[in-house]
Amino acid sequence: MTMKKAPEELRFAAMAVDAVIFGIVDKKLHVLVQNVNRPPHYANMPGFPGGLIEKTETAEDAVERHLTDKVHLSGIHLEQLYTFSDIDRDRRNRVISVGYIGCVTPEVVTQYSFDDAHWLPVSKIKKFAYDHDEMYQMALARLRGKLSYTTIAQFLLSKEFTLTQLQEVYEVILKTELDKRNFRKKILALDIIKETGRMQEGVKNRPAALYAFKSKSIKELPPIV
Amino acid sequence: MTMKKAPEELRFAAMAVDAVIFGIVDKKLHVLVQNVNRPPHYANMPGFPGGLIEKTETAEDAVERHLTDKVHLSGIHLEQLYTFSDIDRDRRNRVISVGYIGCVTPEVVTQYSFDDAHWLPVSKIKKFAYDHDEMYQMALARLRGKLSYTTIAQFLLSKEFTLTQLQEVYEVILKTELDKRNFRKKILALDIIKETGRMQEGVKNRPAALYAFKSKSIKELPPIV
DNA sequence: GCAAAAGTGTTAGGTATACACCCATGC
DNA sequence: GCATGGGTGTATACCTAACACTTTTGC
Repeated sequence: MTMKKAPEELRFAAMAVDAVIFGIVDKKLHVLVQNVNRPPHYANMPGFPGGLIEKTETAEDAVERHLTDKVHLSGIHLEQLYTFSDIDRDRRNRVISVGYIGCVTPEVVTQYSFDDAHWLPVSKIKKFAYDHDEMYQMALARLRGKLSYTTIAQFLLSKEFTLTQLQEVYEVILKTELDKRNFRKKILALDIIKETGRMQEGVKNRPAALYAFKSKSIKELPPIV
Repeated sequence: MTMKKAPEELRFAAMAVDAVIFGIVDKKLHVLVQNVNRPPHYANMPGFPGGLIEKTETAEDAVERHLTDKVHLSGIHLEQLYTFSDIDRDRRNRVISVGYIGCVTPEVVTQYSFDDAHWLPVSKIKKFAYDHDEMYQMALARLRGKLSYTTIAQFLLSKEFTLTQLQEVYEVILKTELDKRNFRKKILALDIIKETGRMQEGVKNRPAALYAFKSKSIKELPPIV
């Protein structure tokens, strides 16, 4: 590879990051959006949080920094999605953006309140700013894929959860109904979750047993669904 | 998202692409490498072909251009792998690189001859320049994953191939032995390949029937292996 | 005729699916 | 006592995995 020292004229593009953050509440999938108001091209449309990468940080650093600064989210599960480099993806400037997927627990969605950012149920999605429509489609496809062969579901649930809640994560994202008995058999056979010994409280029906994932980190699995 | 017009100081990084190109010949997986000689950090080590992204092109455009110009490969299957943004990944400059995976047919590997580029059997890999060790590991993991649930194998075979050759693609990359009868049953049941009616020629044993993929484009499948 | 790879079915075990009722709790 | 969701087992169909011999060709 004959790489020259990058001359000034080649450092033309701004590098950015954007994050598609998913959360489930009330059996509905939501994404975190901010209002974008950059007329004439992008006037009052939702867009995903993000921002430029700085000289002293990696893309991962940048996405964490922007999420903390702009929408007050930190410590969430993030993974790289895809890099978007179409010339006109931001019609104002040439910006190449590294897209990320994030997942948060239901409490984060419920308790969240910050400025111009809000949780949009995916059923109400219309048109995003920039190329964020494409980014959303890729993020959702990736989330669906990963759900089936990894433990990514753990980041969409509280630390302790019922088996029904776990099942609902799959049903909501994959848009299918699953058989309760078969789902439990399969999940328990995988040996990835454990009973905590505690029970649900404050429900007006029979309280469910609470479970937790054995590992805090994402694992690969044989296909679940 | 409050994105400012990117000031000069934010356009610090050079954007590059690199490609990990795989090919199988003689039941061995190979990757295409070029010699990198950039002392003191990278002295006579193999590295993957690539180069900078220019103002007027996307990352996809750039990787195609560099492969054509530098190693005389064009029209091959390429897909985006991951974006590498570690501050010191190129110890000479800050360069963020979009990594790609590529696949070529056995003829390309066999007939190939160009300057300082050559096909390295993966069993002989030692140390790559830059962060290309990490890039290689991710590329191989991705190739293994995709092999099982897509038709990516088609890009590692000639247009017409025998069922044994197809099986060998799986065996070489997944490092497993597969049962011939079961493999054939499974592949044929997927309805992704068709008999061409032609037979192998010039072999000193019983000639095998030649098959071709029904579609030229990559498809998703239920898991094969 | 012999070396080399092609081609071809069956069986057994395991996995996935379909399915319905009783239980514990709050009100 | 009733409404709500929690929790549990079995039978069947399907799929997967294991396994060996005959065929065709070149030399």
